[in-house]
Amino acid sequence: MAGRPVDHQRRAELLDAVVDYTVEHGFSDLSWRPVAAALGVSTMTLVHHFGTKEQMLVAILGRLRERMFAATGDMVGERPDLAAAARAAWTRTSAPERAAEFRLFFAVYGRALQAPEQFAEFLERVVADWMNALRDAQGPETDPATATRTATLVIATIRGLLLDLLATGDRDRVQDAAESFLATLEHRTPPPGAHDRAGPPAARR
Amino acid sequence: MAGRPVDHQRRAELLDAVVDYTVEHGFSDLSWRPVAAALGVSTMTLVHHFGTKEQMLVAILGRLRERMFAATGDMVGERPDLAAAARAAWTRTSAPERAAEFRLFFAVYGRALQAPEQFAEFLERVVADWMNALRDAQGPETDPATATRTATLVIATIRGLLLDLLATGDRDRVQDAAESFLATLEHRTPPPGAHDRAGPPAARR
DNA sequence: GTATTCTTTGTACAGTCGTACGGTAAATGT
DNA sequence: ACATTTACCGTACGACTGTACAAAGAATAC
Repeated sequence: MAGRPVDHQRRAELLDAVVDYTVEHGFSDLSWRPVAAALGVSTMTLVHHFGTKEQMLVAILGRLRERMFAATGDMVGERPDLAAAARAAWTRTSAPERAAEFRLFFAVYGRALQAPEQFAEFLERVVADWMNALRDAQGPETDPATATRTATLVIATIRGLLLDLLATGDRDRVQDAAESFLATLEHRTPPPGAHDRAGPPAARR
Repeated sequence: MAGRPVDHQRRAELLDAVVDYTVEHGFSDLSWRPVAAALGVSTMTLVHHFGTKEQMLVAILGRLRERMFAATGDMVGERPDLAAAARAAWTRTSAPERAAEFRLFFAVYGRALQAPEQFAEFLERVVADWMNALRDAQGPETDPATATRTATLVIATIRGLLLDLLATGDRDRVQDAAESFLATLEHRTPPPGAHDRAGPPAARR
């Protein structure tokens, strides 16, 4: 009754190779034929496994997120406090060997901003994923509004510094600014008038 | 000897119209024919005025920078201190009516990161322009290293917050975080161990 | 063995792309 | 009037795009 079984592993292999290609060769003018040629397969093989080009783009973004979150995101959640989580995030994201991945990340980000309906899932998750991780890192005793505010700032600052680093390559200057920012998280004092109970956290747990 | 004179104004009109179109319709799949159709001119008219497509992209980026700097950059230089300059910059850049321009800005940014040689000028200026303005805003009495560090952080934070705002549209949350950041600039206290002479600046001049 | 389903590939087609070529109308200098 | 240069446009060509169609080889169930 059943013929040849579907080879899910083959698709996963191809997808990983396609993501590799996209990280290296860019995202804006991606097309079937050059990718297929680079992978040493026929164009139609890719079409068979991914359907349409838009479906392949969706698959690429999903796999890319998996990779990047595996390299950075999970590390953040295990940290005892926000300052350590932010430092871990910055260390991971600014590592030179991840530069190509983040160039692709920002290329997708920019394109998503101009085609929101096509990249709706990306736009929904691009902030929310990190937001959850960074709010969790602040523990339940932190005021929710403060936690959200701080998480928003950490995400924004890290991504802004990354944009600078990738554009200028001036690692010394950017790293210096990052250290300054991380220091403000580590020696946190509530601004005048704020009712923020979070002092420098003693290591919980 | 000389025939019909070159109509520079006509080119400027077309360029402005093309930039308008690009801001609205995006940058990734820009091509002669749809633009020409939207402007009500022939494809060859655009080719005649801009040469090749790459030259038109260069012209678009240049005009876009002029526009954005006219709307934000010059305001920053006239401010008496960094906090006021940063607040002015944030107010201008986060204004809803400029959202489309900044979506295009980040789309170009992302693409430039993946084609550095083609967008070399953009990458050189995208940080340096603001950096100069924000260092000037801190006055000559600020330690140069501190001024650079602070300017880097202001640029990064504003752009990171803009990325968040454009992706999520959550203006309340982002504005709250921005206020928190701007407050740290206004009530600046040197972090422990730093030799930073810059207190809250009394209005110079 | 046969039947069935998946994998891979080649070919082909309609569409869009940038732009080279050629020609006409308009504006200048002599 | 004339020559010259620009402004604008239509046509055309080769390259590339996504993908529909068809066919061959491989792996399963019976």
